[in-house]
Amino acid sequence: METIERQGEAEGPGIEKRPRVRRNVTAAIAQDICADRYPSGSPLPRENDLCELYGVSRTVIRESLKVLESKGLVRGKPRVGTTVCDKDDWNILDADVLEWMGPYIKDFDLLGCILEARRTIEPAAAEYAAERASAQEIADLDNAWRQMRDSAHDPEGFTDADVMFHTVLLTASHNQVFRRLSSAIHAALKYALHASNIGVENREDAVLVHGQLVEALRMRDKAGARDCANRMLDLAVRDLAAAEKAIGRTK
Amino acid sequence: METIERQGEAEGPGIEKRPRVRRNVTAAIAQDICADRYPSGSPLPRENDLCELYGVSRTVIRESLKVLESKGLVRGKPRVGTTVCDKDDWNILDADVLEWMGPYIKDFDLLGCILEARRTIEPAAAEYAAERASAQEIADLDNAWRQMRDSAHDPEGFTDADVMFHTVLLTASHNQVFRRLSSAIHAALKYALHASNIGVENREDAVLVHGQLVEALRMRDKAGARDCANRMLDLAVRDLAAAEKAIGRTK
DNA sequence: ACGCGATGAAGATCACCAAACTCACCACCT
DNA sequence: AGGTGGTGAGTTTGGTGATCTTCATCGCGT
Repeated sequence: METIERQGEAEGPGIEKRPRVRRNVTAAIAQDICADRYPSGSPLPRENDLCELYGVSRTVIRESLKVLESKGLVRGKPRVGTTVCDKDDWNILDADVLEWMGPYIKDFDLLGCILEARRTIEPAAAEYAAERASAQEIADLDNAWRQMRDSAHDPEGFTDADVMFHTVLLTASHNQVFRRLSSAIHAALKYALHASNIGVENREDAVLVHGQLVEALRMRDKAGARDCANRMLDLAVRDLAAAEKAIGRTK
Repeated sequence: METIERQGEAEGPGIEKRPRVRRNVTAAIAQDICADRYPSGSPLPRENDLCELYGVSRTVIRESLKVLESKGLVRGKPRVGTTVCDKDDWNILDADVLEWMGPYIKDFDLLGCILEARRTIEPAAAEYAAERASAQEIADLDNAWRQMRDSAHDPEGFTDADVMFHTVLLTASHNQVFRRLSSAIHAALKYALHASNIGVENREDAVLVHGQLVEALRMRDKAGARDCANRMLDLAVRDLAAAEKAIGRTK
């Protein structure tokens, strides 16, 4: 139950460090909610109890609750308490929320939804990027692609580069709505692909298509860019299926 | 400058009401930021000064700043102060942020971006809805449509019904990512169409197409639903163009 | 059965303490 | 003598705890 790890927690004498506690507390409560320790729809403990549970003062608890409330995770009603909202109301496009969901992301069909959304959005974004990407953005894309290519045997680096690639792509679409979705894609890639270590050959396919997309953007080839994005997503579908099968096996 | 209106502000004697102050303060600061009173990239006043400016205690200011920070509007660094983030970092898919931007929404190309996003997303959402909408959702859609039809001469009610229609449509797509975008569409419709009172004949066109979409969903006709959504968006493009021309004229 | 007060929990304020970043000043080295 | 670097005071946010207010809820009394 004691989820928060305060580094200077030592009751004893010594240095009594007390650093940046609020961020941690907010994340701790959020993660406890995501882990269903506080089930959706039921009330959180009283603020005073939360103080003891997480070992911080009420002010910190309240600031944390305000943040969580602002992201739709909980709803505080005056004088009756704070209740966990239904998952449908969570602001799942918020980067922090996705971060907090972390490993639990697969417990709520999010990965499928995000992939579905990508299937509609990324081809369009690629098309827009083909006509609007700046030289700098294309260069960034190219760098990300090179990093993907060069870290074919480094899963960590590969995922990072992949995330970077898609983030830059959405940015290059010069559409603020699309750009904002990069956090969702970030989370999806991080916790889907990374969870199921996809094979090297899959990565080689991905590198190929990503490279073709960069080339299409350079040529300002809208149709080509859309096509590459679609093929990229075909691979992503395959990877997600593999990941789910892997998870099913381990479970 | 004094943007916040506290109903019980009276310095004098009397009742000294002090109700639900934080929500208002958060909104007030946010709106001041949106109005460029605190320009992007520059520091906010010190917390103690903000207390005086908005007439509340420091605790309230701090909770407000935490919320704003959690939505990417500002970034507070220890010992140096709170600075307004670049607009690119704002979480513009957050319902509160859109609400706070309110009328200023047009000052940052958001309306065009949102429409662009709708053009790619809503047809897909309609298609998914055609295969996944529940009977209840189709009924809700039908209700919203009836309300649109019956309030052809009531701009307020028409917009509300229109917003409701699109919200339910996205919900019926049963894709959580799409569903979350309804707040953006909500804001766009509210502040674009409402700002420029579109003519009755435009509304009649819209009612027609919306009705056809409901019918297509009832028939589980994916292609038809997609087609209707596209035609709906053609109308939306026309309306936004009209709105922008109207704004250009008044400006 | 109805209302009225006791209770308790959140909303808000205040007064502090702690920590860390800034800046200026001063000493020391070249 | 001038520049560099360390140190210390001051400022500003982070965090705590006590206190007051407001009001939803429950139980008691009429």
